[in-house]
Amino acid sequence: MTESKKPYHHGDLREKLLNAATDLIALGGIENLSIRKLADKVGVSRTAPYHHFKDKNELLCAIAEQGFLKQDQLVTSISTLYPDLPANELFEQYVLTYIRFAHDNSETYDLMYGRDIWKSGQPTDSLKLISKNCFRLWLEWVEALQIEGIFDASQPPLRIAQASWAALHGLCRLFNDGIYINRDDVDDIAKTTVNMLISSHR
Amino acid sequence: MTESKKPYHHGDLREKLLNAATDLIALGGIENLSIRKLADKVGVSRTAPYHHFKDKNELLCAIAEQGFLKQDQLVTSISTLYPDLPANELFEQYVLTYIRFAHDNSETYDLMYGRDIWKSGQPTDSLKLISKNCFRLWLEWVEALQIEGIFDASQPPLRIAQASWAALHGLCRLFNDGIYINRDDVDDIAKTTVNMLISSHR
DNA sequence: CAATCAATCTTGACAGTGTCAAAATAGATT
DNA sequence: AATCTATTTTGACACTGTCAAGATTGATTG
Repeated sequence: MTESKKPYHHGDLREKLLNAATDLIALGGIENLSIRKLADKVGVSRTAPYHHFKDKNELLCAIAEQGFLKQDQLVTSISTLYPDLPANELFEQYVLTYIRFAHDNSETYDLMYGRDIWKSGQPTDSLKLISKNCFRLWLEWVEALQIEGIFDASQPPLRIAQASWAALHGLCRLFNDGIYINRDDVDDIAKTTVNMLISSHR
Repeated sequence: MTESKKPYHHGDLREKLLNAATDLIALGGIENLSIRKLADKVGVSRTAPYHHFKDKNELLCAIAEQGFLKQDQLVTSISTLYPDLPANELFEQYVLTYIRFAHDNSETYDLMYGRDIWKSGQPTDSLKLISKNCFRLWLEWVEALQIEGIFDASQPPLRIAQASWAALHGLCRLFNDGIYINRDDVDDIAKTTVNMLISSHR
């Protein structure tokens, strides 16, 4: 009654499932998400979700998609948030923001870039598209930073984008999984990473 | 009859389980490893493994331990394999070798540094020890490379070790999971990473 | 307004999972 | 030879993803 489209029985079950699923993994990790628990939480029968997601895999992909949207949003907001910052500091802000996002949404992040979808499962066409766009965004950043002299301009942007993002990603993974990295040290390590990645040394 | 110690009934079940488990994940991924399938493959009942590993978690930790041993072995062999190489090229060899190891044993690698053990499960004390030693080895490498001028000597070795290893690790993860990185481009990206990480530019 | 259709949801079922308890077996120790 | 203890098995339980068949109900058409 309040909103536009109203599916048949339940209301907007698909969205409710998505939200509940995101809550579930945020609380107990990806391995805590089962279709049955999810259905229980929303108040439908165990197989009801199968009319909105073909698979558990498709559900996970949908959650990941939301994550990408959130990340895109956050990342593009940075340059408008700090308009007067010099490029190298802006880049540092970018890195710190990215890491915080990965940590605050660690389970979604694992879904976005983890093996559950990309190796064990199968990424949806829609997910492939959105993640590719997300990378393209990063690539554009890199190109801009090459012009600013932050990154080595003699190497192809794609390579720099891949290598630098891999570095960033590796840091997030280690941090999220609690390997070799202490919580309090993250910002420090991130800054070290930034210093290593940029070509000019002060 | 052939070897030293012979456990009671089966022979050396523990080792056979470990080997079979490693085979299973190498073939079908970690998610393809079930205690029951494993028991079947070795020819014992479903619960027999529980007298050699308290948990599935402990089994996974044991596999990961073997992986660390293998990695240690491989990594320490590099400096003896190329004794006359200049430090920067030695470092590049290190990186390429590491990535190849991670790829050739991708499932074990995921176990060694993945969330299954470190986040979802609980690393064994023994695994924590061996992985810490493995990192210490890397730290020593970094210190040596700082002296050689490959890494920025003004920053603490620990930070450099964490940041550089995170970069390397991130690359391996993306490569293994097939995200953003094409198989044929890996060596190229690896070299770009090396160039970005080392402080002297050519 | 009535009848048909199709989307949605439920119930029942099956094979697979980790793991616990209790019983059976057999090497080691006294 | 008898006891002990490490190993293995059988049976069971709760949980998982997902398929097939039936029930419900909003939308669509005559």
